[in-house]
Amino acid sequence: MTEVRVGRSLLRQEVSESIKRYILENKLRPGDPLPTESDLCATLGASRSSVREAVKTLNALDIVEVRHGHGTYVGRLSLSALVESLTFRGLLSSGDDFRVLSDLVDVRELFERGMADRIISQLDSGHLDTLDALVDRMPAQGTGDGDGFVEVDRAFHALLVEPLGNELIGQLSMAFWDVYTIVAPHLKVITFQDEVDTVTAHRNIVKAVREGRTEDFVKAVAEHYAPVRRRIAEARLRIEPGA
Amino acid sequence: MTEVRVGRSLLRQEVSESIKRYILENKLRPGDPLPTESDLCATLGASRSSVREAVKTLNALDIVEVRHGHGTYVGRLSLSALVESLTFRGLLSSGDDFRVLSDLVDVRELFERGMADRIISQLDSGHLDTLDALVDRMPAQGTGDGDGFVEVDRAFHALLVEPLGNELIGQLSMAFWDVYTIVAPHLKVITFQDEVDTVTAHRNIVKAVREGRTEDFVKAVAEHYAPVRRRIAEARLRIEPGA
DNA sequence: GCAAATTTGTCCGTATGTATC
DNA sequence: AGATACATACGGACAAATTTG
Repeated sequence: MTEVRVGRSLLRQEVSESIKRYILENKLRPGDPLPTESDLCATLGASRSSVREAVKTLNALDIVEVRHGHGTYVGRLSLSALVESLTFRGLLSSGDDFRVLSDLVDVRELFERGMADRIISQLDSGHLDTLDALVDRMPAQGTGDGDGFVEVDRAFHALLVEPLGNELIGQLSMAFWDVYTIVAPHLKVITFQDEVDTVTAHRNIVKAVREGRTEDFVKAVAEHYAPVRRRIAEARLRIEPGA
Repeated sequence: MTEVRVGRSLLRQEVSESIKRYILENKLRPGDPLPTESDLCATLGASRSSVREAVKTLNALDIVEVRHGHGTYVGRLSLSALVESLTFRGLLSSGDDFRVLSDLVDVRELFERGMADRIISQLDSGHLDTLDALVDRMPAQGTGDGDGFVEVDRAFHALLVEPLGNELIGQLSMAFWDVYTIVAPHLKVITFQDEVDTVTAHRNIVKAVREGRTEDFVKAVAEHYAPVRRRIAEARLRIEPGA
């Protein structure tokens, strides 16, 4: 019998729980400093290895942030873990089946459909003008697949949900967008017509919001994802022409 | 100069990337075995500490799963990281502000609103009967706050989205449900009337689906979350009676 | 049921890289 | 530049869990 007793749990799990409890009980905020590794070892009675592994676990969840040679701090609590997790799942499935990517597009559309009413009621003309300006910048990026397009597209969708005043919705929306953007390039072959249709869809989205027509908004969103769905279907056929 | 050179990146990051690349290139699936720690050390030229920390990072994202004394395997790629991350954020905010919980309820309702049409068109009478049976079991769990309620509630919402045939939607839905269930108890004071209203709302949701009325579905979902919102507002007042 | 082999969990000591003052 | 504080990385040793003969 080494000491009290570990029950059945792993030490680094307990350390991880202790660190989280420490943050909660002291009501720390993102950026606030945490004890050093040595302090944690002494306080929690664990070796550096266990403490470090626990910290790395929390780091992956963005609950703590580690700065080399500086210290350990409370993390930003972003959704980076969701992005990394979903991205890997998407990449792993894109080899044989594009099911995950297809599901993800469904979720994005579902999400925006659900926001239709609130977006229409809460966006003012200032927001709409900014959205129009973003759309104007979309096709001008070059002959086609300039990576400036994706940045403008991201800004568009971010601004679309920003006025909802719900930080979580914005973060989830951007997380889904990020995952899609990382996984989708494996679809290859994005035609010029696709881009034109996409720009038109964005313009129709703004138009529908400006006119306060929920049905048009939903329709424009559906048209926004139509070329994406078509590319996924084509990629699926390329891989298993059977079914 | 020890060897080639690490450039500027962290070694465990590179190890982490290598493990992910290994899974992707070999098209491994959840449950498939990965090389042992010793093998990874030899193959990647890193110490056991670095390999272990990298594995722990991937473990937190459910990309790998580690079984003590058995081996390391490809993880289930679930959304457990999202649950843990969002849960912690919610717990951290419940001390002063219930903003995160409020946002989360918004997201859940938004999500179910967006699914309205598809749920109505794709649920058959068999699903509806099962949903009704679940609702019947809801109030019978005891005098009130029996934890059997939450299990039935979870099953209800799981079954509601299951027929959509989109695994990601189901997992996200359950992830949001899990986070809410863990964070919400901090609201305290759940009245008997709240439970009655909640059961009624569930019944109205099924009724709306059965009758194919989207508006009624959306209304029933809103009523489902009404008592929750009220409790959040009350908790907020308890903490800062000023604003 | 026991014992050996394999694999992960934990600990310690040491050296190095990085940031701050 | 030097000193200090901190995280990063290494290697070896032993403990604990699991499987297999």
